[in-house]
Order: sequence, then structure tokens, then C-alpha cells
Amino acid sequence: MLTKAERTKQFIIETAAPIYNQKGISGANIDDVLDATKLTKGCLYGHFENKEDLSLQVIDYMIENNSKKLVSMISKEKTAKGKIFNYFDFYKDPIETHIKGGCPLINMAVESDDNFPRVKEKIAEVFRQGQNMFVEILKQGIQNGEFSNDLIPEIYAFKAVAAIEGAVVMCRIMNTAKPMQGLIKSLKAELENYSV
Amino acid sequence: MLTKAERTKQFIIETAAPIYNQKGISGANIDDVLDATKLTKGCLYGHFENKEDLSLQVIDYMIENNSKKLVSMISKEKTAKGKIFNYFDFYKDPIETHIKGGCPLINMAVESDDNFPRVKEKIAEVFRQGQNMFVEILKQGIQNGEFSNDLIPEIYAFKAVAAIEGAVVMCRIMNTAKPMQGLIKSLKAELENYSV
DNA sequence: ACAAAAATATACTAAAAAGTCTATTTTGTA
DNA sequence: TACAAAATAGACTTTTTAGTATATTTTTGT
Repeated sequence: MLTKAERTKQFIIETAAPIYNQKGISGANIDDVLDATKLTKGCLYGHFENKEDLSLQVIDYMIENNSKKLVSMISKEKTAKGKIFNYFDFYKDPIETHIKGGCPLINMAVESDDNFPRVKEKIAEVFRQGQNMFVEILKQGIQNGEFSNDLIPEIYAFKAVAAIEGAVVMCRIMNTAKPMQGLIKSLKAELENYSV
Repeated sequence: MLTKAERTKQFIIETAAPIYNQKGISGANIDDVLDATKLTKGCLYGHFENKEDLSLQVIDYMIENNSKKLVSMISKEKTAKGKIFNYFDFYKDPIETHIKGGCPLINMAVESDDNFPRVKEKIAEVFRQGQNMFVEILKQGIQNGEFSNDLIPEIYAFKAVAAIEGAVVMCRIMNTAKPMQGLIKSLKAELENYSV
């Protein structure tokens, strides 16, 4: 069993995550986290050295959490096509996202890009790995005959991920999930086109 | 001729714009702007009521500026295909962008989404209008026989814009323009497919 | 060229945010 | 169950950032 301290620390991180995802790293402040957790400074600073420490751990948690959920979603299907379709469906509601505030990856990417080099490198790595995973699934699909050789995994994978990430942001700003639904249909249709 | 005050104000806005685009609305602070302009508080607060006033005017400038440049780029071509291709090429270098810090639209979209409702509405309107413009160009292309009827303007337009915007962020975070080049090629090829 | 008005600089105050210190409460184990 | 160690509360200090007041300089119209 987790010790009380470990549980409290975890609770702080999990409570802070949606705050960070919505307000950003610069926008989130300690008092927001204290308000949300109903804890006090003494307590919070007992678990984290300073704001940067908290931020980094919250960011790590958000990355881990996102990856876990995504991988779990993809793993539900056996076929390459099924996995890719599940990847898309993971993002089908851009308004009510798995963590409040949209996709943490693109949110953090935008903010860290020019400001937090360490975070930037982390997110870059997540995107690279995600890309690799996507490409591997497509390659397997080609090998096992699900898709034709005309499909260029790298190109399709990047286009799909970029479109989905961009669409999350655009749908959220316009307050509508409609365009995302059309996009997912279109991306699925494109993949069906390569199906043999 | 512009009065001295008008020139100074414009200078502040133009100098602040890349700071806001890089650090974000929450991340940018008055002292950053003062450092960059080599001006002082008295001067800045002579031109702007407060930080919010400055922020809003900088944001308006960034939106206007982006739209102008984009429209000018598109207007260079006469055909629908040419215009769309130029739209893509506008984003071909995601590292060295027209304003330092990437595409201001997606940057502001991500940040304003849960935090600045007025900015959010502005950006939403820009995306809606951009989408409309894109769709209109495609429709004209269909009418004048450039593209086949199989092309669904709304779907292609949204996919293209979302992919480009997502790609800007992803390329920047990974420090490479390569994937964007592949994406643009692919989006162009897709459009060529509909060419008659 | 000069005077009124406008613009700017500087030193200041105010507010917000981060971080610290110590007293008190809670936990977990002898 | 008692007690030492750990965790937490809350008031406090420090730092950072926004904003103001006034003196000085610069514009600009005559």
C-alpha cells in the first residue's frame, strides 16, 4: 500500500494536471493547485521542491497518462486497420477530452517550444515514438496484406497525426466536434482506399 | 504622416508581437516588452491602459498581419489550384516562420481556448473565415473545371488546414521541417488526384 | 524659434505570486 | 496505546510583476 505522503503527492499531481492542461505551464499557479486540492502551502512544498519541480512532475504524469490511455485504446484491436481506427476514435470528441483542456501533447508542444527546452525535448520524443508506433502498425498492415504497397506509412502517419492534433485545437476553438467527425471519416476512407 | 505617438505605439505593438507569439499571453510580461523596445513604463502606459489593453492590441495586430500575408500569398496565383498550393507553401518552413514562434493562430488558439474567451472568439472567427475562403476557392475550382465533382470542399479544406497547423507545431517541437515537406507534397498530390 | 501640448523617463507604490518557518495534527510502528 | 517521525496548516517573508505620479524631455503648430 502507498504511504499517506505518496498518496497525497499523487493526488496533488492528478489534481494539478487538468489545471496545467487548461492554463498552461506559465498560466497555472500554486494557488490554483492549492484551491483545487484544498491543501496548503506547507503541505505542497513538503512534496515538491518548488514550482518547477511540481510542473515537471505534472508534465511527466500527463505524458504517461496520455500514452497509457492511447496504447490501451489501440491494443483493443488486433488488425492494423482496427488499431489505426481506434487511434482516430481516441480523439473523436475534442470538446470533452480525456483530460480537461484538450490534447496535452499539442498544448505542451505549443507552449514549451520557445520556452521550456527540457519539456520541449520530452514532447518531441513522445511525438517521435508515437509516429514510430503508427508507422510500425501500418507496415505490419502492409506485410500481412491488409494494405497495398501504395501506402507510404511515414507520409500517411504524419498527415493523420498532424491533422488530428490540429483538428482538436480547431474544433475546441470553434466549439464544435463536427469537423473532427468529418476528418476522421475522411482519414478512414483514405486508409480503406489502400485496403486490398 | 503618422504622429510620433502613433509611430511609438505601432513600434511597441510590432516589437511585442513576437514576444507574445513565443511566450504566450500569460508568459509575456511588460518588462520583456520594455527590454525589447528599450522604452520605459511611463512611455508604455502612455499608450496602453494596462497589460490587457496591450495584449489585445498585440493580438489584433498578429491576426491582421497573418491574414494580410496569407491573402497576399494566395492572391499571387489566378487558378484555384495555384491559390491552394500557395496556401500550403506559406507554411513550408515551420522553423523560420513569418513571425517568430510559429503560427500565431494555433498558438493563440491553444492558449485562449480555456482562458481568454474574447481572444478565443476572435481566433474562432479567423478560422471560420479562413475555412470559408479555402472552401470557396475549391468550389470555384470545381465550377471552372479545375477539379472533379468528387472533391468535397469542406472535408478537404478542413483536413488540409488542420494538418498544416498540426504539422507546424509538430515540426517545431521536433526541430525539423522534413515532415512538413512530405505533408505538403501529399496534400498537393491528393488535390492533383481530383484534377481533371 | 518658441511655447503649449504631448511623449517619455524615473522612482515610486500596489498587487500577485512564490517560497519559508514553525506550530499542530496525523500516521504508523514498537 | 504511546510516541517518534512524518505530514499538514497557516501565518509570514521574499520576489516578481503590474501599475502610478511626477519631473523632464521632445514634438509640433504658429
